[in-house]
Amino acid sequence: MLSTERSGGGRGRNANAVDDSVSDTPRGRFPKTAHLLKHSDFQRVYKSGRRHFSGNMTVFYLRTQPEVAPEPNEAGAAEELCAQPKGRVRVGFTVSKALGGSVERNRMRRRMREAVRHHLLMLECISGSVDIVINPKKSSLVAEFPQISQEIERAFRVIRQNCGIAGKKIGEQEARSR
RNA sequence: CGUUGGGAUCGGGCGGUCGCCGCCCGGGGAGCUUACGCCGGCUUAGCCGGAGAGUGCUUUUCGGGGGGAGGAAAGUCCGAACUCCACAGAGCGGUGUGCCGGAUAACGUCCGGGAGCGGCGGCUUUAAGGUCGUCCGACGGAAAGUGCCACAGAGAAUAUACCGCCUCGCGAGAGGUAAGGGUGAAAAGGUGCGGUAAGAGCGCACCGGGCGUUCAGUAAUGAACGUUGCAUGGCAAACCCCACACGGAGCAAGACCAAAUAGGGGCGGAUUGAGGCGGGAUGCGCAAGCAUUGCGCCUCAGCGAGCUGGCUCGGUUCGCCAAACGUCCGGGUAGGUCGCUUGAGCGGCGUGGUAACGCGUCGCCUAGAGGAAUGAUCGCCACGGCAGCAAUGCCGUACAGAAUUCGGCUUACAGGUCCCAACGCUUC
RNA sequence: GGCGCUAUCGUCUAGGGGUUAGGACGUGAGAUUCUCAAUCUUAAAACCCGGGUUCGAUUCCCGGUAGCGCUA
Repeated sequence: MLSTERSGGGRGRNANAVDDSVSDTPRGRFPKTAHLLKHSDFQRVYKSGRRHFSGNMTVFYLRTQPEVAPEPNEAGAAEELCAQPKGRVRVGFTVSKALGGSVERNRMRRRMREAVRHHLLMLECISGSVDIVINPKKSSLVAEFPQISQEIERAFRVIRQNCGIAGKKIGEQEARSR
């Protein structure tokens, strides 16, 4: 676990440390195209995804291979279509009405989104695309922001580990077949 | 200055770092298309072909500018705008509103006025009551009708007589009463004096009511005068009556584009053209008529017996049906675009009106998302509480998040500011 | 987002202005039985909250709260 952390995220953490010394909050982008938007995507993640439990949230994630299923009929544009979803990570939030009024729900979702934005660079190296759904719990409203950020970081590390192991296994199998 | 009540208004501020969603400007990339322009060819008013975004559309990225939750955005309780559906008119039914006048696009909202069946406080009075101030309210109708008024109580609705009182009578009892007691939420005008066997509007005075006239007022209503001794309660947020209003659904309304899959329809497949006659459909037109489309019959000309299957089998002729396939059209799902923010808009000034509000003029543009942006974090200041002599430290800063848009109502709310009224204290 | 409905013992329900709020299942106690079950007797246990109308409200009216349903 420590070795994977050092090998995989060492550069990113160094960059974060540099950013911390210069400015307060780390850089990171979380535009609309990285959001999970459609109801069917949410249902697919809930139905066939894996789960990771944490103190203030539950994280569902599902690895998808979009270059296998629909795209290969267009041979000319296959390059860009493969290049585009290669590192595509989409994250969605589900905050149900049972967690409070709209002000509290908005605050939970915004803090979660901010924490996801800070750590989204960790998942850049994953081949293929991952859909993630985060369900906050009611305790995340009063929790401190560094704790939430830490939990998100741990969840992302697990996701990266699982998906990375899968990729490694595929690579080993290919090497053995060769 | 303080307390209480009412009203209006604001709803923490500044900065650092990193972000999110629209809009505008500029640069780059990708995709689509070819109207103008370019190139080439030809049978040259033009046609055909090619490359390609310089002008186009979509998308993405970078840089800059500017904007980005509320007084209640909430509850969805009323009223409208807007959209679709339905619709000859009227009635019944249903729902809602309810003093009077006005404002308004409309309202159950607002403004002004009236009355009190209300609460509180002051004054007056023996009391009933009157009067003043303030607050308040879903304040039409109870001799149009129906219904209900439990228990208690003698009696609870065109009333009754338990204990009483008085008269007659030895008594049993009979009669007259409704002052007093008692029950109740409510007992049939109130107080006082007279009167009486005892009593009673039985008579009188005052108060309260009913009716009528006059005056004031747009009206609700009020005042004055006259008259009437005055049994006839409460509940209509019970049914109901009267007056007035209301078609239904709601932006997930609705409009447009439209993948994949399945399915529907037309034509070709399944021979061509011209003319005439007959009648049909659609569109335009008041009509006459015109245009388009396709059907039947006849005539003439042309092609020439056709590579699928079926109509019991085989041959010939004629005809019908169906399939593969091709092409066109329509409905429509996922998805996308519009509706979507310039509006009964906001502010200033003037003016009419007691006011709500109206009119005129000048200025301004003020969120527009769509699994849903408007933020996260840090520091300083402000305010409040606690600890502390102090410095300072810690904690807290409400209610709450646009979803088509307005006008209201209701509900929630830390704290700050201003105004008005009453009362109390101090000073002049 | 819009529209509509409901709220009664622990659960399912009846009642519809009047003072003991009824029933069934469940719970507790007792009886019966050697014991349990079944049966019988008995007890406790509720009108979502706040205002208003009324003499009186679980019921009628208004406003909140909670739950449920329909709608692309």
